[in-house]
Amino acid sequence: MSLRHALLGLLAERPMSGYDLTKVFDSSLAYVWSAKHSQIYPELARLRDAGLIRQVAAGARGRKEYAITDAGLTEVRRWLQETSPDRTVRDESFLRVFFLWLMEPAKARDYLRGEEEYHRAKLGRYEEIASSPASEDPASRSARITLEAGIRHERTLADWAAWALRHLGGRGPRRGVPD
Amino acid sequence: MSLRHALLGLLAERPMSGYDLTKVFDSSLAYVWSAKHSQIYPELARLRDAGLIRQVAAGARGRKEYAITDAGLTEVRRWLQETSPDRTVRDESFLRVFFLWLMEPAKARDYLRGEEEYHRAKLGRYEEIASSPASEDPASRSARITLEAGIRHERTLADWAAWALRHLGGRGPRRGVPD
DNA sequence: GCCTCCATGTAATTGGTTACATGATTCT
DNA sequence: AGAATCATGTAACCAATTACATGGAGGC
Repeated sequence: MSLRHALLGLLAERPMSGYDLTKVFDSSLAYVWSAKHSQIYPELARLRDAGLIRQVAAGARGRKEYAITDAGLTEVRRWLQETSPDRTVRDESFLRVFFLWLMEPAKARDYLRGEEEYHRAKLGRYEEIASSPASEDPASRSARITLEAGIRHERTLADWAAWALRHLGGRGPRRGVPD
Repeated sequence: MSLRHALLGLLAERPMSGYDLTKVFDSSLAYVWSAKHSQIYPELARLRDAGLIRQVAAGARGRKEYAITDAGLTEVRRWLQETSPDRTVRDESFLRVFFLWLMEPAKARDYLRGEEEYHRAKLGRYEEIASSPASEDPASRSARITLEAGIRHERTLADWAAWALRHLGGRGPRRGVPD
């Protein structure tokens, strides 16, 4: 149940509303975790009932701001330090690579070209974020380390897709071209 | 609903039982997709009812072997060629990196050391598989391309974890050490 | 007045995990 | 005889998506 801890971790940085949290999952955290507002609101209510967060402000249009409590901080730290990450993988883009041989050769090449383009574009966006001025608070430093993983990941996969295209060859495998 | 297409793709290679498929998800496909037998058996029944696979043999202990039908092959090809991969990411190990600042510094370093070790070990296992003799049929070639992504991915993340440790510093950030 | 964004929630359904349940075959 | 592995299935529960539902505030 990582959504719970994702919410606690985000609220450890600063108080936010469900709406704010939804935007975080849609933007900066999208590379790492995803959640919709319909999952976030009920989970916030449960965290509040469990005493791990509490409402600290009310705004226009029924806006409710939540802050983490001491119990919540203890709980997110316990999770971080005493449990191991769930490594379950479900990556549809790789599943498709596994089945590349089922595609018409031209479609397979299209797919890999699309993958390279996708990862190259994402790499560009991440590099842009990395090159823009950032604060030096601990949370921002952690975010920068996570972003670095993203940058290296996208670069690796873009390069891999280019390699796979060469490996597949234009019309049948080519030889004498270095990896 | 990618499990459905994962099963069709695997059965496109050769007829298998639910038990066989469960083992594939536990071994060679584990890097790419995961599923338990309790999800696989009902899904096979649905695919059979939909005419996308059919039972081609019965063995000891109620074993049932399924093969893909023409309709099934058409469906998996349609999925591969006419739909785009779902890019939703949910990676708990990166979520924890995002919250690294919440950990005691020593625990944070432990975590990154663990990550490096984990990815280095996985890299070793993948490289071993890659260096062992493989067949040259189309499905094996696709599997090799997928494995190459895995190798590069693990190497990248192991190197990243090492970088992150240096970036964090032993006791406070060190300077003058190149990235 | 209308559009966009802000803001919260619930309901129905699907996808996935854990636990329950059973039994045959093979190896030692 | 006992253990490990083969083999299939269902039920209860949890996690996540899609769709439904409502309405206020601010800009133009």
